[in-house]
Amino acid sequence: MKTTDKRNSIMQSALEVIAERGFHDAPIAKIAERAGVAAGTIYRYFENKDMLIIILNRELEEKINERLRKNYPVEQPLRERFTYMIRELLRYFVANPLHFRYMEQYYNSPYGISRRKERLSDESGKRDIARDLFKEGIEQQVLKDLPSLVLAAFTFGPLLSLLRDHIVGFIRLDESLIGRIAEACWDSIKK
Amino acid sequence: MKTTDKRNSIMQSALEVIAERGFHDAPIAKIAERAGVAAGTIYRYFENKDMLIIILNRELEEKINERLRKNYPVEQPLRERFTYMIRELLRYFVANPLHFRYMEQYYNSPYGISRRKERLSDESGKRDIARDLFKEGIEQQVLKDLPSLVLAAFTFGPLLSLLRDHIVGFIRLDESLIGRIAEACWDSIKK
DNA sequence: GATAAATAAATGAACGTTCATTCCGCCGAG
DNA sequence: CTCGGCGGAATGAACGTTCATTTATTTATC
Repeated sequence: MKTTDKRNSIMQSALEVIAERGFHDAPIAKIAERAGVAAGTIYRYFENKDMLIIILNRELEEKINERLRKNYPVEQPLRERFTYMIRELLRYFVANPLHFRYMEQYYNSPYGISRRKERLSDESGKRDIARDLFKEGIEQQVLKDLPSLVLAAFTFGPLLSLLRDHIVGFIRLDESLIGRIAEACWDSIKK
Repeated sequence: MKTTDKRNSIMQSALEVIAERGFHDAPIAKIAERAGVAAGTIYRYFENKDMLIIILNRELEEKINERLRKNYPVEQPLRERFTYMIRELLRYFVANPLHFRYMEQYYNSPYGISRRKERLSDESGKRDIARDLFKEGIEQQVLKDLPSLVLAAFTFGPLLSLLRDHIVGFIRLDESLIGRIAEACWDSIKK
């Protein structure tokens, strides 16, 4: 097994154990066991448990960003780009429920609090699809005249609740429902 | 100090410590210290830490329900009752940020997962304001024809995000903004 | 055979909970 | 009125467990 495989195997195991059992009840020993590795080995690949957790989150965020940018309909009107983003996001997490549960935990933990602040004051050149959409929409007067943070809350807030409900089995996010949800999101922020 | 005072003092301390520092980093020792009692004393009032946490949550939920029912405009049209509920909820948590942070943590922890399921299959006579509103709205065809769980996600999902943003200081939920948010919520679920 | 990688036992810190001891307010006897 | 002692309440040191991390040792690779 190549060392990069072993590293991946550790990350995959951490993803599974933490997503399934929560940050509590995800001891290094358990992560090592599922990865088929001894506890000490993890420390050859990650500085410590915190770093493993943080890096894993970064990687998941990266995957999602890639997915959103792929086939992003740059040419379409705002409304289509917006609903496309929502539909893709929902599809991604429906296909990768563990990713959702991991990130949900991450952002509801001390790790996530700082990550959130970081993200808000992100003045790096890194484009953020959602941020651009809101800005454009406000300028064009097609969106409600609310702070973009508020628009973001109306866009993503419901999605979190819905994905949770889907993953525990209370609702089924099929293509039809996903479509209607995207429309409802748009309704809540359009002027 | 009467024993009921001591009990309250322990609960208040738990609320503060957990809301401010998270479930992690809220050891019994710290809760006891802030309550001005010894660690062992807590176990005279609560079976164990879990029970303290669960009972505290119940009490907070109770407070909120009271507040929502008080002055609830039963006679008004659906739309007014709906926006009233949202405004009151936001006002309550703006006035009691610790309550929000506590409950947020609670519902994002193993405690809350079961609580959520409990609530969903709650066939006790206990009326749930929101549930009734959605049911009525769907019957009257004034709300979108979506499962009430989805309507609930569109109603409460954004509020959670917004309250978080308010509490960390990213936005300021004043009366004007609260009003506009309630309207936007309505827009997202009305037909 | 030397170097790097992996192992699993050892370490020490943190935590919830217990329990032997202390504290304190009350009451009845003198 | 005073004093002794009784019982419930409170205490906090000690215990047992869990866990991340380190380390000494073994195993694999070139």
